[in-house]
Amino acid sequence: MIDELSKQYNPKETEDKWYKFWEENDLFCAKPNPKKKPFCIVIPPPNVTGILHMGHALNNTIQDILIRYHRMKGEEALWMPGTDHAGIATQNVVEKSIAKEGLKRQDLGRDKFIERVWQWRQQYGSTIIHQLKKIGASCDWQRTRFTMDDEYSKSVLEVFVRLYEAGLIYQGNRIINWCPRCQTALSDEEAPHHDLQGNLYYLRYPLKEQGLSPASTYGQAKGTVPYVVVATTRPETMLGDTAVAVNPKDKRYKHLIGKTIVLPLAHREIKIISDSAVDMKFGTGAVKITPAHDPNDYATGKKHDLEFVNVMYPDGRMNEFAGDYKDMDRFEAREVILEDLKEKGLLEKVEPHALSAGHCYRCHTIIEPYLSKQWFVKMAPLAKPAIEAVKKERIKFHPKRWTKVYLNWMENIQDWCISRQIWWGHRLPVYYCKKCLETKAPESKIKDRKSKIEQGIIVSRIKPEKCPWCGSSDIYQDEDVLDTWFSSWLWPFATFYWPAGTVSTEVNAFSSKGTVPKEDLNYFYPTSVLVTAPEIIFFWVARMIMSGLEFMKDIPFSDVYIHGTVRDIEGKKMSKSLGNIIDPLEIIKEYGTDALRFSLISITAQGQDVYLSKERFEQGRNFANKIWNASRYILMNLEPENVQVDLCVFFKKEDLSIVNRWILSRFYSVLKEINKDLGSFKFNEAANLLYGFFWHEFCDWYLELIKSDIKNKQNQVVMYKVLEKFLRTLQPFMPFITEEVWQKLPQGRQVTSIMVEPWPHVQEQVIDKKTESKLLAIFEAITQIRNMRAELDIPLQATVKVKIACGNKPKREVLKQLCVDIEKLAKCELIIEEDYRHSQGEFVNVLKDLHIAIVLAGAIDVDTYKEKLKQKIDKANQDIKAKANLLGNSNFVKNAPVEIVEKEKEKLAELEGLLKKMQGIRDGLK
RNA sequence: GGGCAUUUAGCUCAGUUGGUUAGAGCGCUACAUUCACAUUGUAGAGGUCAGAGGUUCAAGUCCUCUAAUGCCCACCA
Repeated sequence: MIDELSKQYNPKETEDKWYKFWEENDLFCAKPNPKKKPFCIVIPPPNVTGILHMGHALNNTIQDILIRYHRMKGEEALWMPGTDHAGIATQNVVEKSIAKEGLKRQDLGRDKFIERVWQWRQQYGSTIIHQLKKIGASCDWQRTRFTMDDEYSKSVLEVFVRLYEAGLIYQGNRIINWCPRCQTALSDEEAPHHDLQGNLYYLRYPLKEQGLSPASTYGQAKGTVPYVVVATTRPETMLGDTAVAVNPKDKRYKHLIGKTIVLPLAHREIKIISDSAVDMKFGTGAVKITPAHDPNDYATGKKHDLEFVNVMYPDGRMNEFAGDYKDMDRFEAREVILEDLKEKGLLEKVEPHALSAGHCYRCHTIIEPYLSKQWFVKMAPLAKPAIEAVKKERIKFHPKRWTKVYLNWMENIQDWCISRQIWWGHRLPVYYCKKCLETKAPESKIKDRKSKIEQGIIVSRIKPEKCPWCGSSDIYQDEDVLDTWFSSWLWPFATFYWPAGTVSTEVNAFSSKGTVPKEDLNYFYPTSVLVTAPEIIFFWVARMIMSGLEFMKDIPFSDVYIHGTVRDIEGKKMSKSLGNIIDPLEIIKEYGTDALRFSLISITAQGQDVYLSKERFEQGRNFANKIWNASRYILMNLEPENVQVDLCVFFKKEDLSIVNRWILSRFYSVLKEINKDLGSFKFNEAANLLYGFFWHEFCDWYLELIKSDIKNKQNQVVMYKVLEKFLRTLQPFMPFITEEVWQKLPQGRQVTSIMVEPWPHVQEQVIDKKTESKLLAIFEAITQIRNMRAELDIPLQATVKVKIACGNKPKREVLKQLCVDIEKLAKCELIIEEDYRHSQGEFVNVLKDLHIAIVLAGAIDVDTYKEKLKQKIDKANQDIKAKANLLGNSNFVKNAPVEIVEKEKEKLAELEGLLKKMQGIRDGLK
């Protein structure tokens, strides 16, 4: 059976097989177990429209490593999976798909359109889930949640109602970020600013009053019609101007305050007002005020009780208040308005001006600050405890620097616009009474939210039959839906069906087998670690902390691990539009899932961005192949009866050969480090330790050393034990190959899967640093001999006679013990002596306290040899000089710790010995 | 305007609290193919740790400044 193993590891044959096996045996399932410590991660729910990219691959590999590690450590490890309905993104996708049939969503109507979205979700919505399975994610899939599930939606509505009743949700007419393409409001986070190269246009606004002295600084010829020059980057908004503001301290304009301007093109009269917020140094010091199209101007407008003139339709075209420019797109209108102003001599000048503007995070259209009626969450009260939780380190960010980013944002938090003018999402649980709205006086609101009634507005978990105010049954629901993030921020507890204590199985066919959800929530909340990318700290992480503290009265997780962004080899973010995507599924096809996972992890330093090229994945593939072949070799030579031998019982420590003592000590030393690294989120360091240990120590040295005596019982036991434990330690990183090999081991007992085996325990008593350093010295000697052979051009096949002289008795004993191994590895015949006496025809090198001499059959080239020796002697002299200087420095001797001084003294002595030996060799040469 | 990160071998990056001779992968050079593995092995070359100053017995590591690159935040008309 063993000989059938192919020479190369073939991931295709193993991955699907084992994944299916794990799932069929419910190995990913977790349920409350009072005897075990819970460990829970909630997945950052990918968009239901999502397609797996490298960012997902990295994010989910990290989570899987954590989950698999903690599962093996004996904790009840739950990885809660699910997807996000991704309101705007999904709606856009479905709109595109119906556009192929020549349809707009309005043609279908709301209900039909929503039906189409559900159909789409049915058909394509699990793509990302299948892809997560391909990368080996060990999520408890039976629990898979979706933010639009009925039960989840109940949580969302519950939260809305509670916040409204607490006075933390309000409706307001404010300037918000409006995407004219998606035709919806966006939160500030959804409208990131990007730099633009635009212009600053200087417009002349004529004064109504004649005979005033002009603001002469601005190129105005005396005696002409006086005007004020304003500077703007968005001239099309001038049609909505309702004032011009100047700073009260500005001498240039003092006399004009209160005067009237005739707004060009719009032919309206507006006032010049004074406001200390105006920056005298910017532009002309006079600023046009457009309260309906700019957040600053809005504030000014409120303050001065100005008119609000909205000049645009929701789609970004100019509306009826734009007069002649009606129906023009906002950017087209800009050009035409500039032309018209120029014609009238009212465009003074144009200056290039760098600015930044918000862009829709879904379609990248430049957003329009737009006055409209929206729903908001008052954030400051929610932020307060969330700030405390992080300041008091109940929640820790890794790497730490993100704490500052989080706190900075939280301390300056703005109210959150949560209503969206789209169809796909949770519809606001807000109902209006037609009659009340028609009859109510503008200020007739009841302020006491506890009564849950406000005339005309009913916020309710279920649709009310009658208006509680007037009894009318003419009630309709708000058309808007909630921001997608208004459901995601509940993820750590809404996935456990908060606040419901039970779940109706008909609602969710995937509800977890035989567990009562309320227990789940109690058991798994707060969750343990949240793993995510920096770009959603504000969108999601911060908000989850707020909602957790508000509704669960507890933090949602104790650690937040922020990993880097995946970039291409040139440092650009990987994105479809740039065409620089490396598709993880392609990598899996070509190199295997374990290779993908291992390579990704090993090159991702904590919190640093990841620069990827396809070749990077060869490392992982090669490692998998190395593991495969080493395992194959061990399996070919292993006698099954040795597998069950217990190391501690059959071999006392002093019975173990030095080589076996060494490899066991090395394994546990490495394991100790790995535990430390995994505990502090240093996944790359753990991965690289495993790589280095297995390849260079276990394969290159250990297996080579025991090769000639591989049937020895002790060697058999040790080599098997180390392999078996190594596989377990590697399992979280490379779950497939470790399972495949582990299942082939002749374990002589009933086994299920490596993934539910215990994590190896560090055997402190086996760690033996002295043995480790002894072996290291032997390896150096072997390398030295090989090096000398190469210098002498001695073919690898030829056996040479080598003399090693060592004055140190214990070391000489080790050399004698390992004589046979050294002879084999260095291909030599070894003579071990106490003192070195030079004979003619010997090529000698000094390595610490060793003389290593190759006895040559023929003559050696004395001159070349001398030259080499001279170089080494010079180097030694230099080093000695440096050390002597250091030790001669009384400050060093006085101030440095004793150990360091002692060490330096030893080194000096060592160097001096080395020099003496080399000089001896030189002097022995003719 | 504010903040963060990065700068170490030809390339991509590690380097914990300051303390031997600064590491890895890839690439490069030479040699090796009846050997578990050429997706391999052996040996080797390659570094003024961005620059300047400072603290210290001692700096890649701490402090200050400078430069370059990238990212984030901000109500820059």
